Amino acid sequence: MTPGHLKLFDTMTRSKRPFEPLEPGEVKMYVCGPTVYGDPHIGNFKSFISADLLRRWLEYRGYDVVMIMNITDIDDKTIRDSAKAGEAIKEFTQRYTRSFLRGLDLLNIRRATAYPRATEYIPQMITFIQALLDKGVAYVTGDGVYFDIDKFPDYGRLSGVDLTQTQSTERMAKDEYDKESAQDFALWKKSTPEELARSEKEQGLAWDSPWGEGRPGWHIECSVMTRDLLGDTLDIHAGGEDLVFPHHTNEIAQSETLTGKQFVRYWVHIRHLMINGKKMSKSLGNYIGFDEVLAKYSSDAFRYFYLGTQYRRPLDYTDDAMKSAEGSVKRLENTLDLLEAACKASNTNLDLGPRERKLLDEVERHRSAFEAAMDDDLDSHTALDSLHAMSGAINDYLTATPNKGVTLRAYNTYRRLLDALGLFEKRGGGADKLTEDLIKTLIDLRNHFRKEKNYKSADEIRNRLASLGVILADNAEGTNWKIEK
RNA sequence: GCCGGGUUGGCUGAGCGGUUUAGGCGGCUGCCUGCAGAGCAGCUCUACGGGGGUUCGAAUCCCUCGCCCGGCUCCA
Repeated sequence: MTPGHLKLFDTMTRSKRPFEPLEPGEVKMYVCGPTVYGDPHIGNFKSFISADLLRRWLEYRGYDVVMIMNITDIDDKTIRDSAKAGEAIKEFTQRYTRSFLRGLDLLNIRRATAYPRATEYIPQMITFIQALLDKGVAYVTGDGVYFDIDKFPDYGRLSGVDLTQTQSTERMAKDEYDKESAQDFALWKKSTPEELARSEKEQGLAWDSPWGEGRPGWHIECSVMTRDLLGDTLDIHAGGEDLVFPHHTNEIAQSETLTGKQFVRYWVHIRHLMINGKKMSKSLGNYIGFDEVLAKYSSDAFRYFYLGTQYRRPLDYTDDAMKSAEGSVKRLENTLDLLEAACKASNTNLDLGPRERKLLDEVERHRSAFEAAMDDDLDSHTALDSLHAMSGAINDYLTATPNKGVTLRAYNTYRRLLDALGLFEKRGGGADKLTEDLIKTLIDLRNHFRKEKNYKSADEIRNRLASLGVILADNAEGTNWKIEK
């Protein structure tokens, strides 16, 4: 593993840049996580899977990655919807946090190092905001504390939006907040009378501060939590494309004003998912939850679907696309089945002949192409091409009696690349010794029936095992089995 | 209105001036198999949103029009 070849597209410079962390060999990575006010949908998970892919690839490349993902559990929507549900905000957000974590596990998304929640960082936020006030870049009004963007000369550079040219939108015109400039953003919001009334009965809604009871603005949590957990400068900050402006733009203004240091070295933004050619939105009623998808397709197919397109390119969720992904991923998994079976089987091919050399050459060649693709701003689509090519070469090799040692080499490489993509982590198997022996006994019995041409009994054994999730497959060398998940 | 991304065969999705116009899925045929599954071999599928232009030659460059997606203050 030679770190240093990876190139990432950085939103700030709008270009692919060679990735180099501040500390050699270590990556400090922060990903904007969910606001827990409802069950996450498959669009949210595109960001999380892409971030997971980046993290896995950095680890493949030998970096030690610390990854933090925030959970926003206090904001307008959590307040509004918990009230609507007639539930205490804390219970409400905890419920949806669990739902989010469940989704991560179902989709083989590796857990981040930590998931800090906004409500656990209120004292640090207050300190942070006070420091900004002391620097004279923020001001207090009747309804909150605001950051004065005129005090940050570089404001808006990330998004490329020239704010002096921006047309005032209807939303901005209707802005009810008490700000000096429409574009200033809230650091702290004073509680409304309704919120105060509610907070007498439950916690997690309002906190004391030098500016009165209230709650944090949206952007401050990320600036505070990144600093606390990762330091002043992050190597990578990732999130959905919608966060470029205003969220990340405002984070930069806050953090860099406070620390005087570069906040983030590489900004990674992930393109949103579409559905049937349309944007996914609540108003169109076309939001889909991951449970709905997993009821029809495997989690590997779902992951493959996301991997089938580079993370900055548009991706459209359709039934056809999912079916196609299911077929493609099955093909890759079949190769894994064949490899595992070949590694278990006993055979007498001990040669390193032309077939073996050819296989090893091809495996190397495709591995190298895979790595080059992933190094090129995580081009998972091209990487999958190499994986399919490798799969074909392996299948071809396994049509004749393989050399077990050579097979093992191919397996190790193939498996490592699959791990980098997060595919087929939850494999069947995992049977205990007794179960394994019982299955083998039944296979022997069945093969005995087959030899006697008693196919009725042989098929009954196969069918009944299949109904238990144990799949048998005959080949020239014998019978392979696996347990389906 | 402004800024950015996209528009490719039955589906998915590369190509970014000219060798076979990828790969995968699907479909078909053959091999293998008692059958099934998987695999292998072969075939099918000749497309580039519309209209102009540049060029010996364009999906690929330029112009123009259309459509889709995102951002323009709280949506991953």
